[in-house]
Amino acid sequence: MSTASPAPRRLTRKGQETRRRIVSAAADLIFEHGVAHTTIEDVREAADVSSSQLYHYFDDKPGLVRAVIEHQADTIVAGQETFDLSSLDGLRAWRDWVIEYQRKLNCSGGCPIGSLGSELADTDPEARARVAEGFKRWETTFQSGLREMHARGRLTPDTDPDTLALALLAALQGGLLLTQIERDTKPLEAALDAMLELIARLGGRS
Amino acid sequence: MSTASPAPRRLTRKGQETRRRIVSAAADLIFEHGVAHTTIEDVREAADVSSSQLYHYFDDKPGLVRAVIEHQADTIVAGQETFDLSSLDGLRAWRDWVIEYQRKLNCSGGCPIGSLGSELADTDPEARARVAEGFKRWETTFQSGLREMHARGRLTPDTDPDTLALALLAALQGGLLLTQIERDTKPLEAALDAMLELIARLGGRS
DNA sequence: GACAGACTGGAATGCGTGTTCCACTCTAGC
DNA sequence: GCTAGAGTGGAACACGCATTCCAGTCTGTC
Repeated sequence: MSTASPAPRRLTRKGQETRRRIVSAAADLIFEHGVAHTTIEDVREAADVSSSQLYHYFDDKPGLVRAVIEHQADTIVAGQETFDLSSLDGLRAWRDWVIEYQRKLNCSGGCPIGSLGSELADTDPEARARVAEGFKRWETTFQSGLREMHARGRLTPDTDPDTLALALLAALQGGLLLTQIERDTKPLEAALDAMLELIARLGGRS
Repeated sequence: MSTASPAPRRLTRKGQETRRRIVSAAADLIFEHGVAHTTIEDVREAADVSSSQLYHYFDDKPGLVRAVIEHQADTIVAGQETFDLSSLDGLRAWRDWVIEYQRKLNCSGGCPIGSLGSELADTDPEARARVAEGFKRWETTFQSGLREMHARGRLTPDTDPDTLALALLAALQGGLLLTQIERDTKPLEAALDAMLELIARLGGRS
C-alpha cells in the first residue's frame, strides 16, 4: 500500500534475476534465524550482491522483509494447491506430508509466515497486514476443500465449513509453533489429528 | 542450567523488590514489542533503575529474558489454575475468559510465552528449553482436567486425554497467533470451539 | 559501631549494523 | 554507435544499544 519497493520502473532481465536471488536468500535466512537476527550483511553475502544493489531493489530492510512475506505466501499457497483437500483421505495425505516435512527440518523454523507475523505483528503494521493477507489466501485453500465436502454432504448441513477451515489453519499454526519449540512433531500430530478426527465425526456417522 | 543470573548469593529485601520491578517491567515491554524491539534502555526507564542495577541482577540481556520467561510461565500457570478444566462447562468458561481477555487487549501481544518462544527458538537454545519447560507446565493443567473427565467416563475409554490436552494447547496457540495477526478474535474462537466440540463429541453420545 | 558486601548512579566505551554516496560498468532502445 | 538509465562495487558514515567501570551509598551482621 504505502511505500513498496523503490520500484525501478523497468527491471531488466538481469535485474529480475538479481532481485529474485536477494529475496530468496533473505527468505531462507529469515526462516532460519528470524528477521531481527538476519542482517543485511548476511543477505548480501548469501545472495552475493553488494549493499548498493540491495538498496537499489528495496527501500530499506522493512521493504525487503515485505517482499519476503509475499514470496513465502506465494510458495505456501502453491504447495498447498498440489493437495486435494476435499476428502478425508486427501486431508490425511496432506497431514502426513506436513509432519514429514517438519521432521526433515528437524522441527526448526516453524511456519514460514507465522513466525514472521508473530515477530512483526506489534511492530510493523504494514508487514502485519501483509502476513494477514497471506493467511487469508492460505485459509482459502482449506475453505475450498471443506466447502466441497460440505456440498457433497460429507459434512452435516449445520457445520460451517469456513469456520472449520479457520480452525484447521489455527491448529496447524499452533502445532507448528509447539513443534518448533519442543523440537518434537508430537504437538503438530496431536493438533492435526484432533482436527481431522472432528471433521470425520462431522461426517454424520461416527 | 548453564549461566543463570550472577546470583548475588543473598538478595536483601530491597534487592528482591528491585529485581522484581525489573522483571515485571521487562515482561510488559517484551510482551508488547518483542525481545528484539525492547532495549535495555527501555527497561531501565520503565523500571526506574540504572544500568548498573540491571547488570547487578542479571548477567546480560539473554539472562534477563530468561527471567522473564520464568515469570510469564508462572503467571500463566497460576491464572490457569483458577479454572476448573475437568468439565465441559468449566472448559467453556475458560474459553470465554481467554477470548474476553484478548478482546480487552485489542488482540495484540499474542501469547506471553508463545511469541517469545517463536522469536527465540532458533536463536537461543537455553531460552527455547525454558519456554518448552513452561509449555510443559501449562500442558499439565489441561492434562489434569481431561484425565479427570476420562476417569469419570466423560470421555470414551479409547480417547487419550494427554494427546487431547496437547491438541488443545496447540489450538490455543494457533488461535492466539492468528488473532494477533488478523486483529480479530474469530480465529481464536474457531480454534477453541472446534476443540471443545470434539471433546463434547468424545463424550460418547453426540 | 565497624566491616563486608549488597546496592545504586551515571558517564564512557565500543561494536554491530542499517544506510548513504560516488564512481564505474553494462544494457536496451533509437 | 550513442545515450539514458539500469545495474554494480565498495568504502565511509552514523547511530543505536548492550555492556563496562568506577565511585559512591545503603544494609545487614558480628
